[in-house]
Amino acid sequence: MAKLTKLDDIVALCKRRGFIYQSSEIYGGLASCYDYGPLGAELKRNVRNAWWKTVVQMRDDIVGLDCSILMHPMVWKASGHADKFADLVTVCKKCSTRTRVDHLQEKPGGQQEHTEHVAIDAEEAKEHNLSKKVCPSCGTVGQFNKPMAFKLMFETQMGANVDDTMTLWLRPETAQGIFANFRNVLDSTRVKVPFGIAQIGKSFRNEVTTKAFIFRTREFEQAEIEFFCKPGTDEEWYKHWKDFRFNWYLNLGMKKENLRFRDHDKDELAHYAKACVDVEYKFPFGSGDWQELEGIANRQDFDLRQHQRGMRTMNAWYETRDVTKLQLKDEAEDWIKGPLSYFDEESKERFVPYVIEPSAGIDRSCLAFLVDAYDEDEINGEQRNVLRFHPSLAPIKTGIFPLVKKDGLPEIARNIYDELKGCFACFYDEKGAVGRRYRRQDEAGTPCCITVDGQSKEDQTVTVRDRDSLKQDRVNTAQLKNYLRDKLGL
RNA sequence: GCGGGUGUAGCUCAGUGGUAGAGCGUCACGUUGCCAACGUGAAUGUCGUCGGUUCGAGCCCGAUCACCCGCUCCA
Repeated sequence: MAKLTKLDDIVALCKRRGFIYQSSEIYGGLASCYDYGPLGAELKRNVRNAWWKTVVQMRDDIVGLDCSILMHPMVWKASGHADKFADLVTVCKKCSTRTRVDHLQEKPGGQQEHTEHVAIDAEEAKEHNLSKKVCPSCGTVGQFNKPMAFKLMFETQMGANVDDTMTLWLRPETAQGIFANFRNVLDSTRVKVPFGIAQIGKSFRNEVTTKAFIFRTREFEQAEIEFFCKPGTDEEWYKHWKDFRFNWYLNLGMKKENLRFRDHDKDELAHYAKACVDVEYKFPFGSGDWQELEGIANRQDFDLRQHQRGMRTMNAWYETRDVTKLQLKDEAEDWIKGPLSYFDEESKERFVPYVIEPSAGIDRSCLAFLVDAYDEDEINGEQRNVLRFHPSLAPIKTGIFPLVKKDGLPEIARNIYDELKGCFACFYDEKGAVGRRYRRQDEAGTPCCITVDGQSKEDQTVTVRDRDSLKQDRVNTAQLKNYLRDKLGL
């Protein structure tokens, strides 16, 4: 089976076939940034489309959304990112290794200090006793500089004049755009709880460490759903989404033995999460192999209630226009009737919905699909590289070839190509031996290839060769479109 | 960020101070009637980048950038 055992093999394959290149390569590259080449762009779009089709188009309880990346700073104040989305790090005086404070331990596997995503200003000011902590790199005890906050959001400026420029952040997650539009969607679409809002888009996090190819990058693409439901039904929906999302990967051909769930421990959960599970894929690289593709969390009513607090804080915002200088107002006593609450006509109850959040990484999924599809086999003693993509993910759906470049075969093949390219991503090729053309398409993951031969001139049939079985069917050209639709399930 | 490793043609890599190489791939022409065939020919290099040593640097030295492995982390 697949012999991609090292990340290097995957990187080489991606580059060789035009799936993924390093960003700005002609200038020596830019750390943690990657570009999708011709085949990669198709694959990525197919992954996006497959997700959208499954969670939006095929469901009647989810609607789509496409928010701007730049949002009002108060969004990040209310969500907690502005104050808490940072890691407290310290530097060892001996070996200058940088370590997160909450990862430092005292001698015998001792207690850890939990400082992840805490109020950074307060934490930074606070006295941290690191005198007994051990540097994980050199083993020196208690020799650390004062902890510093490492902020994970990218800053940028908006506005033409220095006077009225405003500091904004590039969104670190797409989810907040959904919460911020919860009211809009309710008021404009006739949706009723339970329902969800789905979005695909870029997010940005200035990670301390990147590495591992496109697995962790500072710019990445998320596919997120916020599914709003009535408190008390949340556990049921959590389970629903867990299964639903796991099956999505399986239905797109991912091998079951390479997928698993990993439940978060209680102490691993964010304070607002009631439960969280990761869908993990067994990548052939890195430590521990299993790496997260998607997280599914029960966030309860935390986010909507936070934004209700944010909306109450706007007077303070107008005074300073600086979220670092203001405090979020306390919750109203009747927060349950607040602007982001929902009135259920059936039960005549008003409540702030609970939220189940399935949050997937598009880039990670692309990589997993790519790795999972890769295979090497043997045909008549010759080795073959093949990507066994599910037809809906395959960058090219069919290759169209004249068997030889003469006797009018190219003209017939061209006509077929022109006929089909409006329906499927096709690739026309008339150069060299047909066997070579088949193999090239195998390596791109094309599920089938159409070949025009001498018989085609007599009876208007062509052969359709299957990528995996190598078997050929003879199909009348008039039936070709339907045949392919059927075969590819498109 | 730390430790270790790597960087030469599109890819895989050889090249240990004296003219920049191979295999595969790509392209052209011929041949070829179903699975990487064959023949002939061709194109392709800031030797990651910048600086230093030297008569001379892909090779030695320094810095820097990027990637990989480990520590770590997460969508």
